[in-house]
Amino acid sequence: MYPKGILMVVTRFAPSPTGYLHIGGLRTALLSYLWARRNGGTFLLRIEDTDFSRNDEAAALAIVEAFKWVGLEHDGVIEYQSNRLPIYQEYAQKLLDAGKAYKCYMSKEELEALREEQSARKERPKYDNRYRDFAGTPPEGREAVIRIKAPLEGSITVHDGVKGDVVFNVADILDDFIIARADGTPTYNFVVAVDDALMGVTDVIRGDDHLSNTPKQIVVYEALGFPVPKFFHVPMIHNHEGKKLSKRDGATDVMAYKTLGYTPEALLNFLVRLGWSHGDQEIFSLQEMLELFDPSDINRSASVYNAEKLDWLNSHYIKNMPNEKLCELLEFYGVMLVSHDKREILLDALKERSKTLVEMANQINEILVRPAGFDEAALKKGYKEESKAILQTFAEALKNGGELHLPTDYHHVMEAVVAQLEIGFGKIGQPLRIALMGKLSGPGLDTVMAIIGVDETLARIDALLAHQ
RNA sequence: GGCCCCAUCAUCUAAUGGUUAGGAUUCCAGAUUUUCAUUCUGGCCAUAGGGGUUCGAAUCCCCUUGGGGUCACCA
Repeated sequence: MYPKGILMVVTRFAPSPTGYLHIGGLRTALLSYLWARRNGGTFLLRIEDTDFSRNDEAAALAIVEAFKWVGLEHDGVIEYQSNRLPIYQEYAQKLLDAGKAYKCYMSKEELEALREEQSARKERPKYDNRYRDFAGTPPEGREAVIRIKAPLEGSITVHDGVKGDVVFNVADILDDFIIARADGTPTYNFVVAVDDALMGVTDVIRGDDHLSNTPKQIVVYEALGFPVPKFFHVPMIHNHEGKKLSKRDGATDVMAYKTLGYTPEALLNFLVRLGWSHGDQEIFSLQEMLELFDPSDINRSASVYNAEKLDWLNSHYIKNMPNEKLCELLEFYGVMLVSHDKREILLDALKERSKTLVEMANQINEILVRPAGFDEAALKKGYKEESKAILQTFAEALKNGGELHLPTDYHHVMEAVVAQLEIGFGKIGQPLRIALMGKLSGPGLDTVMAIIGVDETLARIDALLAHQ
């Protein structure tokens, strides 16, 4: 952590508008958020939409919606690069005036031809600087692009908080790259550097797929006389094939996790533990992350997305969630329990056995809704000829059992019947379970009965007795 | 292909140059449970390979191999 009051930390999340927030994006956003908040700093959100052909208004809304769901909050207004064109033009002009950038009249076709030539000679495709010191008359009817004068020799070192110092040989990677297209719109590496500088970003935390862009951005910073921020290039999240996570790997849209029944706490906990750890600790509340996270502790290697661990975390958070909160969340999955008088018993019983909220909602419905049929295999295994009489005896005992409320009340009735008939618990348990649930698995029978009550229990027993 | 990054159980990860290489998830087994799940206990499983440096290397250096990223008038 930086000493308080000495250094203001400003981080940012700068996605391009793809229509939804990607899980990998959420991770870098989370890390940026944590680092800013931990230092009492600022976390900005900027939409990188300089490519107008792909401009998508809804995209920013989708990102904000996802932020809201997981509980991340950005500071200030959302900046859209498409609204900042005059700023980029101004800075491009400054470079032009200072002789640090120049207009290039080479056509796309010429560029293409040059590249092919170079490739044929097994050389690195690279602009040949033909207009770098051009003083003649520009060719007729050609729109110029603006190129920045990149260093011709030497090296550029990225001081990265995760990877260490990464040295790039200028001759290997750079040329006078384009900062403004023929139509006047600026390009990515230029606007990123300009915006980060203008917005006062001090710590850039982003995916390491950007590491190789960084020297170019440093060229821009230096040409403009801006201070270079700290960089933290965090490793990618891979799928099981070891490749960058993509749509066909399943849920990459953050909001899909909500639909699937994951809690924001589990998702954030899962993401923060990918590439970062604090001793043996697995469970981190947002508060703990805020107290412990430091980007310089991030691992250097990529990590694989591990769905089982997410499930485990999710079940952990469901188990430990207050019923009231659970009740609220369950509404999204179509389960309304606010006025249910056995709500506490129901939720206590089910939160121990659900990996996701969707699973939990389904299990709740399995209890609340009378089974539409009986599982054939279950009938064969657990519903014998003798079972009918046992169920009838149990039904009678229930009717004469007086006031029954708690699971223990029902349990006593079961015990009494078992003792009276001198049978094992299983003899009554299996058929009763089939009657109540339609199958052989589920929560404790006493609990189920306590939730649905005597009348419904009797009705379900009758339904089974009437079956076939 | 050029450049860059990376390399501890299947997976996420821990280990001031000195530990029987630890924890977690998954998986397997046992216990608990009328069932299933939970829970508890136990178990299987790793320093990619080869050279150095050092009394001593998972840790530092080099090479090999493997994987990933990136090379646009996309971001």
